[in-house]
Amino acid sequence: MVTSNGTTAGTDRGAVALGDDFGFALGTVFRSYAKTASIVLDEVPGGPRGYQVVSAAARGEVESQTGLAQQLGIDRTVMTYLLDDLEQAGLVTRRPSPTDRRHRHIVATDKGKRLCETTEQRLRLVEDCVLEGLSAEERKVLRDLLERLASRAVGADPMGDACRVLGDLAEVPVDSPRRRARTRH
Amino acid sequence: MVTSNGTTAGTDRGAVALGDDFGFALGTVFRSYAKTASIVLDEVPGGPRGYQVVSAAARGEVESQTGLAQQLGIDRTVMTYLLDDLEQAGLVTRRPSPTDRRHRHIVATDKGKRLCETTEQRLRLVEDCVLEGLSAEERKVLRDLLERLASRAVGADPMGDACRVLGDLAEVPVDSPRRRARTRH
DNA sequence: TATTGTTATACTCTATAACTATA
DNA sequence: TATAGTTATAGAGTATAACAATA
Repeated sequence: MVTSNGTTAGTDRGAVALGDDFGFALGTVFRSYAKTASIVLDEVPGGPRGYQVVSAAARGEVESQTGLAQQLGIDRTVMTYLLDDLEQAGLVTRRPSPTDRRHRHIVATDKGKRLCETTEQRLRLVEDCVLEGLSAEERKVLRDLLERLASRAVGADPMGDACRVLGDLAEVPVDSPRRRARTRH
Repeated sequence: MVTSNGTTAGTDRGAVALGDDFGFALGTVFRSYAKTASIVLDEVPGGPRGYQVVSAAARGEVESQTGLAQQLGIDRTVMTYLLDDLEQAGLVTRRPSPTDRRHRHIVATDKGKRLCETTEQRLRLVEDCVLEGLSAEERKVLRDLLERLASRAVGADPMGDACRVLGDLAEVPVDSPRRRARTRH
């Protein structure tokens, strides 16, 4: 990639030299992975989340739509659209729970299970591509650290964290600027 | 957080047990950080990207809007809206380049520089919160690994990676399902 | 003609709330 | 009354293309 000033991005004084910005590094790596993975996941109805739903269904652990939505961190109304597409594609089926007819069990079809297997393999290739600059040992360490953080994040109450941070934040107040609403459109 | 089946998420067989899904862990950590950071960044016009623009301007490295947009990975049309808001908030100013009047230099005002400093401090608290489960040494390792990957991602050509992966992907083809367009709305 | 920045349009995604059916 | 799922609406965000100014 050659930038407007003719230098190669990445060697160009650190590419805007975002210093030790942890958030920027995390976001960049995430977008890098997401963009490459989209090559694989665009084939799945609903994209990344569609795959996660089918994957969970293939493990046979889905007792209700809302429960799955919470665990995947998406809205229950979005889950409805997602399942409509996945069901129409023949990847999962909705079955009313025999004990509580308000709930729907989500089960993966054979086609859905096959899709999961191949997608899993293909995602491993994507992962290898994104982690290419790291040694085998470093990849293992990174995976381990991320998974530990992720499991904490799932279990944590986001609002609890928010409040805790807000407490510390009182020590570092902003001047005044409020977020401006977008006026144009 | 208590799930529908009464167990605590995170200890619940791994919360849908997404196995060794690197992408899911990465996405979860990223969303966790983004959500907590929004407490700080909602105060900045344009949110996270607005902050990144002001931050780059405060370092005095911005020769043109398009160049900055490319380095931050956003669209040049979005940059226009972003700068409109930031300029109206008095955080940056646009100055025509003396050598090429098509370009606009972006420079941070004193107010913009102050905002950057305080925001930087507050983001460090957010980072501490998200990385709470890790030791000091582990945090250092994680930061290092992510920054190495990020610098590669910035320098890499996304389409080049895409093609390389697609080559490997030919060995693991999908059955048939194509992405379905959303029919309802 | 190519490029920087701006503007206008349409499209996608998301959040919110109202509705039904079951409990 | 409370909950699971669905549907409808409006809003925010994004991508695309067309445009004016400059090189």
